[in-house]
Amino acid sequence: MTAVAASAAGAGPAPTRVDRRKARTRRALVDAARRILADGGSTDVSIQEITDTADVGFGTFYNHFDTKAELFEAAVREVLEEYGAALDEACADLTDSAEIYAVGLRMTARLATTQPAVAQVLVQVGMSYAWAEDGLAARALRDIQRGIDDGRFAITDARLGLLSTAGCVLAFLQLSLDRPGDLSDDDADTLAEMLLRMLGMTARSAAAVAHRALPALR
Amino acid sequence: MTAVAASAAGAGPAPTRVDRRKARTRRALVDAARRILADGGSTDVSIQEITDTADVGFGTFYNHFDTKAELFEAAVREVLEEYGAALDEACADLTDSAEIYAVGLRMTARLATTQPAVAQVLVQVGMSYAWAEDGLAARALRDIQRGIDDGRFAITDARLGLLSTAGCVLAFLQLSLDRPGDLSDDDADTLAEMLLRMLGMTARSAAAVAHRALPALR
DNA sequence: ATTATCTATAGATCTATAGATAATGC
DNA sequence: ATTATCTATAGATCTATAGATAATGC
Repeated sequence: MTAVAASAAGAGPAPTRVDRRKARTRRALVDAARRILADGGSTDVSIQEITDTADVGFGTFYNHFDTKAELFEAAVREVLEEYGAALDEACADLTDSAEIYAVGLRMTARLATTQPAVAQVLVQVGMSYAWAEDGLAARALRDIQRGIDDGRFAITDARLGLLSTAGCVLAFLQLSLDRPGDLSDDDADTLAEMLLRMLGMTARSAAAVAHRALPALR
Repeated sequence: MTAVAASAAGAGPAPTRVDRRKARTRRALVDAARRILADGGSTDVSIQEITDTADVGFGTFYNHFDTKAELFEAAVREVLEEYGAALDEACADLTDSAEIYAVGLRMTARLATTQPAVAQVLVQVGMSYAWAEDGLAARALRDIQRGIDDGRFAITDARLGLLSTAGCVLAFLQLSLDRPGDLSDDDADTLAEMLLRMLGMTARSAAAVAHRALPALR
């Protein structure tokens, strides 16, 4: 850990015990924020409640963050980056662009049951991160564009494909969280099939691609 | 107006001048809420700010509503009911179930430019109203179910069709509001075409239905 | 000696209500 | 006389900071 922190900071001095203590406190705060997000998803809690959850003194908050929004942004970024990396890993062996798109979609639609904490975060941030240059949206846009280039998808405007994909997944997740049991894994696959048709695949191809075996998600 | 209020209340006594004054004050509060929603969409303003906008005394608020949420709910309900009625009117002469669905979609996707205040409200409430028994969602569900019954749509689960429709429209509206000029009327029609394919229409039929002339919106 | 953490609190909201004022009913 | 509206304020937050305490460096 010492080496990691040092290399991350460039060629700075070796992290001291104080540095490590500070890092632990920051971690406690970010983890508290993640737990709060995972619970109700509400970002509308007092700083007092955050520091209580993190089990640190109230004033300590201001040693690490200026505002609540700053803390929650860091927590959201962590969660999404972790999930994005897991997804990339799961899709590493796939070559069919349509399948890569479909697998990402089907796994994300399953998050309400497989990783509710991640699902809560996605629903909480909604479309606001959909147009950032990094993150899940960039991944989806890349997959859609590749599908177009490969001739698997017939649409001409990848933006509309991304917009629709994001909207459908978020709607699916929100309903899954609000009404547990209403939507099944099969429904997630059916949604993927529908979206593949929307992107211009034939009904036959869409049905075939959307029901292949899913790789494991770390 | 006297007759309307009296009949709405059933067979109560005729509304007096006091009643009318009270109604005017309530109207000022609801209109202020609508204006606030239309502006930034933020529901996070103080009651003081609301009463200032309505130009009524602060305490007056509590004569009409117990909480801020109650006022905003009333305002949202009004806006959505007005738009739903206008949509029904515009579609009154249509008979093709696929076209009725497409027209509702295309008009709603255009709201960011035609009626930004309504668009703001839709984006603000998001999917939370999507499963209420009344409102726009019920309308869309009805249109989708009719399309299935008529053999125009090939999907079997209307719920998934509704969910996807709502998600795509909200995503389209949110991006339209966030980045004015990025999405055009043609993009709205293309989205409709994509969704018709998603619901199981052939590419040819979808393209035909999604680009017919739009009726006027009151 | 230095720096992070913790405790206590001042100052800035914001909500809800009590009491005064104004408008209408009779 | 009655009822809605308005003004003023008590009480409950919540944020940001100052000063005290604890941990680590040297």
